[in-house]
Amino acid sequence: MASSTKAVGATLRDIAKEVGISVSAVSMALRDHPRIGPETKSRVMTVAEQLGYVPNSAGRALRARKADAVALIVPNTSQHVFGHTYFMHVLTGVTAVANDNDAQVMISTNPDESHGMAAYERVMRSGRVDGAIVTSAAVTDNNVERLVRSGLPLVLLGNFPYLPNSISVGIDDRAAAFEATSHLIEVHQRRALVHISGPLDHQSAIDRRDGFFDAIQTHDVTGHLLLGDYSEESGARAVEDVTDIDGVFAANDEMAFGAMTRLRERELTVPAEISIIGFDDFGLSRVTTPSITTMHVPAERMARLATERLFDLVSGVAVTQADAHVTLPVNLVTRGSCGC
Amino acid sequence: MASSTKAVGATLRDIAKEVGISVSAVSMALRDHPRIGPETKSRVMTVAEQLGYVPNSAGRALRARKADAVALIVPNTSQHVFGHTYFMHVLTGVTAVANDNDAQVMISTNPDESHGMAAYERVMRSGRVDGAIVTSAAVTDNNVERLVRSGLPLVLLGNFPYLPNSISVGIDDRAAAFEATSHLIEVHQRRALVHISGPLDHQSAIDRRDGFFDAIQTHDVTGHLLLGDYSEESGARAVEDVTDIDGVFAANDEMAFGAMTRLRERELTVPAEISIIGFDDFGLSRVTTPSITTMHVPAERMARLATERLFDLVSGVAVTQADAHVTLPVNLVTRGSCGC
DNA sequence: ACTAGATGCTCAAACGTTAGAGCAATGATC
DNA sequence: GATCATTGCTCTAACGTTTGAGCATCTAGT
Repeated sequence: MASSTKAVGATLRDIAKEVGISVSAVSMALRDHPRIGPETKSRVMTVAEQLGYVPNSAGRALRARKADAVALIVPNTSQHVFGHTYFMHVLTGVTAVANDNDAQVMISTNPDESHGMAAYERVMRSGRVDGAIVTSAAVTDNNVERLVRSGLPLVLLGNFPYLPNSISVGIDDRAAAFEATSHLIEVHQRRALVHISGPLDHQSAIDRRDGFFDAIQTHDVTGHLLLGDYSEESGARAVEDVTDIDGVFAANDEMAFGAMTRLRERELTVPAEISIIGFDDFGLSRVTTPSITTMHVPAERMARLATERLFDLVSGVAVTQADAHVTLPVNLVTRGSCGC
Repeated sequence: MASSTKAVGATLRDIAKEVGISVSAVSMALRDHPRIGPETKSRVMTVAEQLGYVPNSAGRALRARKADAVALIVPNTSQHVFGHTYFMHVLTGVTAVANDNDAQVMISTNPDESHGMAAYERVMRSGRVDGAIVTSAAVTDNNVERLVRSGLPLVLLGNFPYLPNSISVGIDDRAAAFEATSHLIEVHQRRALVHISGPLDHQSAIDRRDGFFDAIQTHDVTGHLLLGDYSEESGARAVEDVTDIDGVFAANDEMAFGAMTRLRERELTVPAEISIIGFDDFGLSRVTTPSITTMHVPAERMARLATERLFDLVSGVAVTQADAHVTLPVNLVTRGSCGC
């Protein structure tokens, strides 16, 4: 005998029967409608409590055309691209704000590569959620554009300059990269730099690379590009054969760590001979030896803001062009790997 | 002008009107019912495609009494207790299996301390999800017991010996701790050990402590208990004033790292003078210097298994007493911190 | 030609909730 | 004592989907 404890509990009708009034009266009583007598209200409350009544959200959603839930969409591509930790910070922020708004959070990862964003659009159109947060996807991913155009409440996490009509929350990657690189040059007198980039079909990787070269040009030092993919392994590989450098700026901490490890295997000392700076500060950079100087990205705060904006959107608050794109400040966290 | 693109799309009725048949016929056509003509079916498909029809899940859930979604419940207490990384592994496993079952995943964190498990029970009873995975909660948290007793489909992640009627997926923490401790004694000849425990209102912390003392007794060496709370800081604090030891077994990697860092600040060398072993292997232990020998916990696989069992439960597959509690094997990953 | 069965659809009802219209009482006002 | 507002509830319909029963129409078998 496997089953069927009628797990789903009491309904309004059960309460109505018990109290001896109509279903609508019960509904109104529970919502504290002024036209229901105090006597009745308290009886309804009592019985509801006894029966362990919990409103059925399908019924409610159907009637109200509102799900009281938001989706956190994670393009599968970025699941590889971003480390686990980034996502945790995002999740923490999203759930916190969702809780404040009495809403649930759905995690929407891609079932398989071929479906692309279609799966997400289905989730959104199904009425299961009222809106969604999309974490940075590849610039080549035109599904994001489709989602934006669909007009469903949507907030993007990251920068999408090619989607001006979207709502987004991000940081100024280019300026941040400029600052990090300048730190190597100005504070540590480094003159022969390399940048280990992320995958260049991601906006963050593009911007960080551009910021690096901005700094190279501004300070008139030498700088070269090494291609990475945000993975530790790619950071290590990038510096495999590199010679005559005294500074590395990696587009994230994983690659900085990979590079640092490999350089030390090659008997090059960090930070004595080579200064290294990473990006993100999602956890890794603090625990390595030496610890990694990095550009701190306030991921949780970005997520909170994005989610707050999403709830604004859902409740119909107008968003002006001016505040469609929010940029949060970042700050350089100096640690051992640069020589500070 | 803020709003109202009638974001929620076409319904069965729209298709019915367009094709010129009844709503039920459309529904049947879309579900490929044999009693609907091929001609009609293809017309329905075409129009559905054109209109971008997506079934409304509230309507469906209401009718089918099934949400096609599962919840991942994270007691807020354990959000502090477990590092971010553990949760990521779990989430990866859960979403993968949920995707395979065409189900969505809801993240349910606790809105505030006072509500306790009531919030989760609400989520489950609301019909929003068909079942839930609960990650290890404190043994003192009787809300878990309530949830188990409620009879709703539920799989616990971790060990709950005091809830024999539950379904759970875990590891043998005690045996694993015994093995880790024995490694310090047998392989590295350590004779004066300490155990930095997790918070002892968590079953995993209790079992790991017990396994430690099992090994101490079996091998007849000295062993002392230092209380921690699974945080890096607590690991550091634990070994602040400790003297005359040559081995540390920490109940997780964060504490092992904290302890290692503090011991080295105290000019004690790891692993030359003191061997350290941690627990979990969720990421941290691999990247420190020295890297930390640890007991690898297959969190993602546990999560997958738990979720698969949950879907069994939801679909009414009977679970016998014999396979109610699954225990997965763990393995010691030897790294630098023990001297290997 | 008449019945039996297959085929292709329509109809009604149900899932649980809620908002608005409606309808009896009661109490107040002139 | 008729009028009117207030109070406290009931009734109806609707959200979108699905399913079993029902009802024509056509085909095949006698």
